[in-house]
Amino acid sequence: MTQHYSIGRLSSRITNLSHLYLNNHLQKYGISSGQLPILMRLYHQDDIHQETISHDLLLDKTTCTRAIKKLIDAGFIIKDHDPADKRAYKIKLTNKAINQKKEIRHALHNWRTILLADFTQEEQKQFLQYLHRTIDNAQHHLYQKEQQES
Amino acid sequence: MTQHYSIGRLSSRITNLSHLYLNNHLQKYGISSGQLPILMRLYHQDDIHQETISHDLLLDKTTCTRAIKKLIDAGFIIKDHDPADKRAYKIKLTNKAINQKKEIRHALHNWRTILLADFTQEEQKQFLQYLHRTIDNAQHHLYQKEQQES
DNA sequence: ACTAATTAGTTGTATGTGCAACTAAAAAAG
DNA sequence: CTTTTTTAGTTGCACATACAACTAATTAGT
Repeated sequence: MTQHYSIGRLSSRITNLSHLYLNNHLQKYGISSGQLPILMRLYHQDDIHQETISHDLLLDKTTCTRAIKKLIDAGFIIKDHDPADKRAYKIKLTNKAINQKKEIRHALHNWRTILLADFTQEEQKQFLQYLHRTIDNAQHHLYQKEQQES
Repeated sequence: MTQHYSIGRLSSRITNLSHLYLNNHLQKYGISSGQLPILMRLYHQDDIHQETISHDLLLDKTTCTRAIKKLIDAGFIIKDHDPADKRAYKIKLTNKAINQKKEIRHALHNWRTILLADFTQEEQKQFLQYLHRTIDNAQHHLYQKEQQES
């Protein structure tokens, strides 16, 4: 191994490994890693627009459209037209999703524990901060705008 | 923004932003971000097997097969059967690739500078180390083997 | 009020990626 | 030396993701 990895390579590796782990542990629920961020967002608060999800997760709206379709097929969410804005949909969790909230959050938490196994509390905090800073730097350069509230 | 991002989410965001930047800056060469790691590996040393590339970069061999095909189409590399092992191919850089080595490396270096813009030398070192540790933890858990030499 | 511009969401197309199953060649087992 | 197993690489399929172009609805401009 040549050891000279770029940040992008390393991130991409973490992303792939995370997908591997999560796909493994989520397949019993009929969902996979791509749907997880959306589901977590909805666990935080549901009855929101797709656009809100896509904005909050910094995901392209087409990515959201497709992930939401899968969550509907898997029986985790429903979407209804917003009567106040006929263009938009409101996304809501089903009972099935709510019942499995704890388990699914647990899978994610376990993964975090694995990734940060040998990190001290201080290191964890610092690492998260570095990741956020990197993203801010990247976004600032690419967009020179839309600094979202933390 | 809910602020409770997982490591996976953050990495995935960095990965995507990196792809955006690199695709932008590489398109004039006829390649894109997926081919870059392979090209960088070959810049380090070429005339190697595909299997070596895939091993070193921790990429699936099918991913390599396809990226290599694109690099061939773009005129950056050639592949010849290894006379010593008729199953395998040796991958070599073309003159075109060698001529653009400096510029392409420069694009990658610029991206790193953007990502780490406000990091001190010490923070950079630490961040890189954290990323490596995270990957090691993940791999150790998922494979419980193949610890590659650093 | 009516046209123009914006917004929410979808579909088509493309890239990066991995797994399963495959082919062909080499190495190991007997 | 056959037979079995391993290895290098490809092809088919699937998923996550983004951009361009589109439709339909809402908002802004005049």
